[in-house]
Amino acid sequence: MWCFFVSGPRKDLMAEQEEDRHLKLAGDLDCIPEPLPTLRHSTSHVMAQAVKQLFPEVRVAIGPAIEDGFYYDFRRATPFTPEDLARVEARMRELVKADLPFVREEWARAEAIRHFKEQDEPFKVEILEGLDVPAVSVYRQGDFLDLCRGPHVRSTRGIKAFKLLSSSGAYWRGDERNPMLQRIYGTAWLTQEDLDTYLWRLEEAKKRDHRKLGRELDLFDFHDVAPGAPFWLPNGMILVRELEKFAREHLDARGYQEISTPLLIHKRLWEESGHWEHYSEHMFKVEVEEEIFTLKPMNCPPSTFVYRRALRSYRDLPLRFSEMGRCHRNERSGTLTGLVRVRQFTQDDAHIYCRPDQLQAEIVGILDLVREWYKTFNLQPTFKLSTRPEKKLGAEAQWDAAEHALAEALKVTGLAYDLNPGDGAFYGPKIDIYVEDVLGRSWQIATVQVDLVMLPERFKLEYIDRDGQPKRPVAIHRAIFGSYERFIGILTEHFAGAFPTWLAPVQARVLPVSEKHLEYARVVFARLREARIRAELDDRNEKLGYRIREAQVRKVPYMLVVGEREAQNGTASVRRRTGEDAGAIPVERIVSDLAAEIGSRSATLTVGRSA
RNA sequence: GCCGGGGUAGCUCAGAGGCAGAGCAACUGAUUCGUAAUCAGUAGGUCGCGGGUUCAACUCCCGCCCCCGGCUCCA
Repeated sequence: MWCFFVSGPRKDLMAEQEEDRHLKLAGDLDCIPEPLPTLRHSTSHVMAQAVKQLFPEVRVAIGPAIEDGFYYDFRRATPFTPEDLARVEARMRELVKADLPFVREEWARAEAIRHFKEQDEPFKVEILEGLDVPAVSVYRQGDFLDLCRGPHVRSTRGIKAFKLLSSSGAYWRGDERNPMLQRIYGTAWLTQEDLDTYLWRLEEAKKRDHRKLGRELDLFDFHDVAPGAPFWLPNGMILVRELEKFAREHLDARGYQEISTPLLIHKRLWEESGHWEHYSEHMFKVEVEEEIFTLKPMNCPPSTFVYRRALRSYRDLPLRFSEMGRCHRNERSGTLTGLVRVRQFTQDDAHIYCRPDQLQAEIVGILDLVREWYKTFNLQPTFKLSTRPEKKLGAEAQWDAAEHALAEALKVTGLAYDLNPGDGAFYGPKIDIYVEDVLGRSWQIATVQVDLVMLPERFKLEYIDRDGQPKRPVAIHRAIFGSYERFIGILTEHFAGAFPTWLAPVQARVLPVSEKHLEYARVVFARLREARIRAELDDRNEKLGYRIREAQVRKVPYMLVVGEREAQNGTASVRRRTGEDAGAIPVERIVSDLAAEIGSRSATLTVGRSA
């Protein structure tokens, strides 16, 4: 997987693993033998029981516990409607009340196959036929029996706090060539409080949806003439620009050199890199005078031209080329989602070319950046080291050195990390960085990939070493925001649109109490403008309360109310968007406090708090 | 791409084979207001796009586009 910096949220991982376990029945159990997964697993059985009772024509597939809940897949001619779900849930509550014990039985495999054939449950038969074991276990509660390795709660009575959430199509065994089944998702918790908290979180996530906030705050727009590509509105463009400025300041200070490579690239380059063979279906192609060009889907091959332009000495290394690289990937239409899954995006990309002995120090430098940057946004990063996969290129010794460099870099930086053996790219090991947002959702944004072979070998990159001999440099691909689009989507949800002042499209809004105070309001407004503070003057003919509400809804960090008293004293009454009234403060102090808060990129509102 | 649900005013949404609707926003006027919505009036539409059925289509049928929830994909 080359240069693939943008990938989906981690929430799906667990579902996949659960599904795998069910299908392969490779472990000893069907869910983690802890109270919550067990409870959810049992709840899915009860759901299947209820569905079978209400809709006997339905055939059952599988039903694992997943993060935050469970699902069960059914074959049914028509999808489940919300009314169906309500009936199923009501029946489940009856089954819970009935206090049916979960009973485990051991059956011979052949016996199980015969039973499920009799029951006309083809999916169960298919699972059983794929098993290479003499005996299997089944679980029974009341009139429902399912192939399952458990564990389960003692009785349906153990299920208390649950709710069915949605239904949708899902392929049998997750393969799109297989028939589409109907999946019902639900959630289950140990206590009603936990369930309520979870449901609140879902509601909160809806309110924070960046697509909704993007519209409400005039950040960006989408149009059907450009699916998967945002139109940045003035407010949203401020976010882009502030992030770019932030990145450039840090990169300049760390010896990165910014470059920019063409968007439109002849297919020849991708043939050379190998992408044409494996990736061309994702590339947008453009015919120019009978030649095929592509919109670049990644920046790495183009960036090698910058390296190759000159004969490099060991003394030149490391070379750190950063690029705000605009990429296009032809993602399947059904996968596009707001800013977090797009066809056009801008990576905060960089390719570092270094000597093998410099690798560790470079990784340390990148990890420092990651830590520093995410701290600014109050995002908690976690690190995952992925090591050599089975199918790989490059010598063992190179891999040893690279994996060692990554692990040591993590240790030197004092970072805890998880190991993900075998999950590296075929051309080198990598560190993926996940962030958890304020709602506890996990996203993979940053990635640091060591490239031992891809760019260096394919493009025959060289430097002249101390001994006068040409050597291959090591390349590092890295992105920290991942892409500006996705990062802004995540930030929007993380902050619920209430961006720190340095990012806020409008940092302060001046509100004259009435027309009589407009003249002074203009003075205050001009002063803020002069100090390069993004200010607005709300001189509309509306009551103060109306304009306060409006500013509040727009999440403007500071409202500066000016009336008779303020005009006389050269002050403004500061109201924070948190609702706090900071009282009347001299305008000059507001300006200097604001400048300090913006300059330090503080995540908290500090104006009026200084001594 | 697949399954399902949608697309009606800038936004949120109602309507439904026979004159296109509401609230908010916008605009105009009145009001001159002290910390989350002042009052009145005016204007606003290719009912996603294209075809078909019909005396008549926003409404029914067919095709397409886009969005939403999932699935799949994310060498």
